[in-house]
Amino acid sequence: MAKTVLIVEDDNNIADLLRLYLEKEGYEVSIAPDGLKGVKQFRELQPALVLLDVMLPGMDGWGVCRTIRAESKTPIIMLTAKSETEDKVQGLKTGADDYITKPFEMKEVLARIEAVLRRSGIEPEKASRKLVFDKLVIDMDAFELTVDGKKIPTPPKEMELLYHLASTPNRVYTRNQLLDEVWGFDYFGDTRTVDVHVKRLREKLEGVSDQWELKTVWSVGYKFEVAGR
Amino acid sequence: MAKTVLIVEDDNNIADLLRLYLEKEGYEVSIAPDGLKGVKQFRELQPALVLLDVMLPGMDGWGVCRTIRAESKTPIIMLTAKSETEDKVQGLKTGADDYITKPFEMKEVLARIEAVLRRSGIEPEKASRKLVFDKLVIDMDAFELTVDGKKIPTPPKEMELLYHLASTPNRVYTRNQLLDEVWGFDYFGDTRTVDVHVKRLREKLEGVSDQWELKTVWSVGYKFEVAGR
DNA sequence: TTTTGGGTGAACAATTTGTAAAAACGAAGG
DNA sequence: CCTTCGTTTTTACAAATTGTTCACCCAAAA
Repeated sequence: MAKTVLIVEDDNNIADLLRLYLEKEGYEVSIAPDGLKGVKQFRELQPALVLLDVMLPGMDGWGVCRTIRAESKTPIIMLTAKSETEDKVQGLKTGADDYITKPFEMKEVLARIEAVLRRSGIEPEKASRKLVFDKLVIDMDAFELTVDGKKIPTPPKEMELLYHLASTPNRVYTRNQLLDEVWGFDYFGDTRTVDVHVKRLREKLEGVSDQWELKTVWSVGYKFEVAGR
Repeated sequence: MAKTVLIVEDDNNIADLLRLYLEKEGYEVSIAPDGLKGVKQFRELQPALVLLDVMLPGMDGWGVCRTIRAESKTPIIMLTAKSETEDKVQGLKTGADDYITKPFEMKEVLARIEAVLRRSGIEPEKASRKLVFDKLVIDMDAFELTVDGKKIPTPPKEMELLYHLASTPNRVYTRNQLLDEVWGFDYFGDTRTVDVHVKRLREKLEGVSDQWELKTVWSVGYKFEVAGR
């Protein structure tokens, strides 16, 4: 039984990105584009948690927060642009359980969601962040890559890239998709960056198994191809 | 005041294994190798709970169960080899509170013990806030850190941080998670605070054992890494 | 063969962490 | 209320690690 997360956010890019990640982690996700719709959806869905942008058309985040808080104890995490102490104070006064400053990393968002759910006594969705393929273990809880039984020291970006590709085997991602989803929506850089990371991953994974492969799809992007699935 | 668990079990291996685990959890443990001794010890000790093997020399498990039930409501968990419905029915008829099928995992046994105690209205022994690793004892009840047999005076924040990390070995925590979970979600401060505490802990734990280590995960956070788990 | 996209190594840039030292804080006692 | 002492937090800078770009060459499509 998946927990539902309600995202109240008017920026589509951010909302979609959040949805993508949360769904991958096993949450049910719903998006509301403004404050009023946020409150409405909140009442309908009774989500386990609300991710709430501060800057919103119509009713702003603080208003939504107060409204929700008036009728429920559902955990609320605010998304704010500034990291001003002022905001944090206001957030706590208005009843938010935590707040995250943009730009944020997915890692952080997931960690905070888990922490808040745990604090609220709700069991966090314990989607194990661990993928196992023949001779390959990608463990994002320990942040460890195990190849053929041996731990291979692997930098964070490579881990995240591999995890991302491998969590949807056989699906092709364009470089831009990967930059959005792994590097973050606010990243502006050369797409060749992806190539280099893929290359370094390939060095680590070379000739380990014939069950899977980091494959190039010419003129499209990359995929983690798994035999027989 | 530790709760006592009486184990009635003729197989020494199993009995000792159970004892080991239960003692680590803070229970007092007594072992009886056959049914008659089981009943005798039960009367003497008045344990909070009985773990009872079905296959026993002398009086079998059912007999012991009936005898105990005739004179007390003390919770009884049966250990049975088969998972036959027959056994289950018999068990419930004879008054057992739960039953566990061999081979069992310790985690499961502990969970059931707690569940049964809770159901019986008896407070389950609250998880002892004491962690033991090779040469390292983190005792949050006494608020003491013992390294290689020697007590090391350690300030509270360091104790809590270490305890938190060590209670989920190998799991990476981000600095923000640690601030949330150790310092409190309403803490206003710099993430580097964590670094400094980690550094001080490392000074205390330096070169003590190669079984564990306070490890940095670059760009992510810290973890308490334990070999071979 | 031409054109476009990808692989690769290495230089360079950026980020993150270790660390020492100073400042701030807080409880206990005067 | 002030002082003191141990603890915690902040700060600043050096060191380590990782991320990015670039140029050149090769491979794949057309």
